[in-house]
Amino acid sequence: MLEEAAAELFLEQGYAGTTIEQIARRAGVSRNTLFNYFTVKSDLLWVDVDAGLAALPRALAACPGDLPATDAVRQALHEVAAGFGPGRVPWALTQAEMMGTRSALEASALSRFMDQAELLAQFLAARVGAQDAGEDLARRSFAMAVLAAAAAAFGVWAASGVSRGTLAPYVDAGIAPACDGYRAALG
Amino acid sequence: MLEEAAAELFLEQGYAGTTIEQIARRAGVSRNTLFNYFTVKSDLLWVDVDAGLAALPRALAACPGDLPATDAVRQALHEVAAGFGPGRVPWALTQAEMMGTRSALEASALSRFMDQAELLAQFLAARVGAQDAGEDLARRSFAMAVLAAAAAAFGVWAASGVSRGTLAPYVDAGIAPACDGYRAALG
DNA sequence: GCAATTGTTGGACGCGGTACATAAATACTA
DNA sequence: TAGTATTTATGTACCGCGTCCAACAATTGC
Repeated sequence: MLEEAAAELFLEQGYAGTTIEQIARRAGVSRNTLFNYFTVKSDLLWVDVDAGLAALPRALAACPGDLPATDAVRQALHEVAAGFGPGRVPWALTQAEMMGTRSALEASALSRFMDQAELLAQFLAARVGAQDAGEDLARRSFAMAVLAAAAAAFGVWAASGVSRGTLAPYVDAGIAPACDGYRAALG
Repeated sequence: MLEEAAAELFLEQGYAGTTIEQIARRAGVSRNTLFNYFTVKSDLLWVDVDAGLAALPRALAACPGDLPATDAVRQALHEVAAGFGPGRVPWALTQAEMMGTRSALEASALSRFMDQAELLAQFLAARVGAQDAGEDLARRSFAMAVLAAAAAAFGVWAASGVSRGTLAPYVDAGIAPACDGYRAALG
């Protein structure tokens, strides 16, 4: 209910023009109760995305061990992207201009990005054993690069309007060159 | 003076524990005057980095036109990285744990990242003429991937302690695989 | 039935950020 | 030099987010 109330109000009044108290009132609860479920206002924008992102650890763990690390990541991200069907497009991203959520999204996105990057880096560290400094740089660079490419693909997909199909092909096309490029460095 | 006062207070009390009024008082000005020079508190953390990042447009424009677009970006980022010598390490990043600036940095970093990504994407669009949707995805993916890799290298470099040398080799090693990987897609 | 735990609410507070009006300082002009 | 215009600094008030704490309701478990 809180999420629905927030989506409605953000569409009516914009993100900055909507106060937390208004959302709580429309949802029929108290302001403090809202803070019990969403510690910050911007969390309301991320429920859908966060739910989809939660699939990453399992997707990584399910990857066959004989695959090169970069291709395992590629496959895992493909699986995560498959969770975002054409009927499940986060409204906070597609309606970003309508709601004026861009700055709020930018302010809250990087912490999520870094969480996923940390997951990837640990996954890579477990697969690519070498622990010297150069390997660490390669792992972190690849982790962040491939996630950034996936995020870019996400953005292009979200901006494609109603004609967009599934997310997975976008993400795969966006990250494939990165996986290819870093394969040698992480071999 | 404002920057110095902020750096001192952040080290003494942490970022969250320091109010804007305290910074202004130590600098000998009013709270409103501080807001005249730094529109948000986190801008105080970014003066050094922003100054270094300002070199990117010029570095891109100065790249020889016969270079592949990916290598032009690589060269431009190398030049930007060269602006961060071992004597010019942004205190907000190296002392991040000491000051507790991590969440604040994460909240304010992405807008800067997207600004640079937009610069890169426009640069690529000018060099790689094709305007179909696939090309757009490739350009945006590469722009964000290479910047993310550079940011990762920046982080590894900043975390290397006093033994770190210059930033440029870190960045170059971090982004080289990305440039190689996307070269064909942006040929 | 009661106790303990959990969820909900109200009230108060601090701080960041904005808006606006005013005063000081500087620059330009005669 | 005097006076005017234009920044720049300051004071005041305000709003909203986020936190803390204490009181209250509801649920679970015995």
